[in-house]
Amino acid sequence: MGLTKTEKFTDAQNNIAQIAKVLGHPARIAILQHLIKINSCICGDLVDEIGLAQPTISQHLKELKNIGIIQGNIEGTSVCYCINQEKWEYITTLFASFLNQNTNNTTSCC
Amino acid sequence: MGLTKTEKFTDAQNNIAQIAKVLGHPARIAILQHLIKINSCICGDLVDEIGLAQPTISQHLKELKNIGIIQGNIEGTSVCYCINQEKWEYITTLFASFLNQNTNNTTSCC
DNA sequence: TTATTATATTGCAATATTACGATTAATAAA
DNA sequence: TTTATTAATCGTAATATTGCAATATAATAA
Repeated sequence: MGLTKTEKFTDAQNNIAQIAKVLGHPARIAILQHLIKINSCICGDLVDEIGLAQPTISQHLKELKNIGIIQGNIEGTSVCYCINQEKWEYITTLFASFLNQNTNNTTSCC
Repeated sequence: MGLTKTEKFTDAQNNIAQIAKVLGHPARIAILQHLIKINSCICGDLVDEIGLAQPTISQHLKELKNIGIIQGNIEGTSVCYCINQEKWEYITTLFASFLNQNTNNTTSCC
């Protein structure tokens, strides 16, 4: 089918899965890391940096914008992208609380 | 194309993306949360718990096993699944270090 | 106005994912 | 041995994702 049955799961489960899915492509990880590395807005050079075609980068940026982890502001003919710090922190907390559910669990398999 | 160009990215980027991709489905999040919640091995009732067909659950379990976050041991006619604690901790660290690259970044967009 | 530049959108081909019915394999129980 | 029981695998349909060429859009420069 190819269609995820989201109605079977909680909002929290769908939410974390949706964000993880967007993080589930190396180009999008590379874009985020580049934005962090330069520690400022970037206007334009992502295509050269990542090495995929312009429409492909544009599509990845769109998905990152969809979950709000980056934001883009029009600056003349170009668009400046940067990390949305507030959303980044939210996602950090979301993943940390998911992954730390398991801290006091010492069970190994039967 | 549908084919990710992994050769354009670093091993670290591909690694985190691969794990995030597996976490990018609510059924797999639900499976992991159920395994954590019961805090022991589970032999069989995942199909009832999650509410998807048995072959579908089996396929999701396979993907979780692929990245090593869970392990399965044959126990008679059934299979007991549990969290692989060591791998879980590795993934927790991996995500934390990725997400914390951004801590001292106070930039907002232009 | 007419380029030029930068990015988004459209359309499409190739491949991947999701889901499930049918079947298979392996063990346990009768 | 025959009959459950449990889970994996196979096959397939529906849908999603990835990537890019071509085109469109929007702002600036000449």
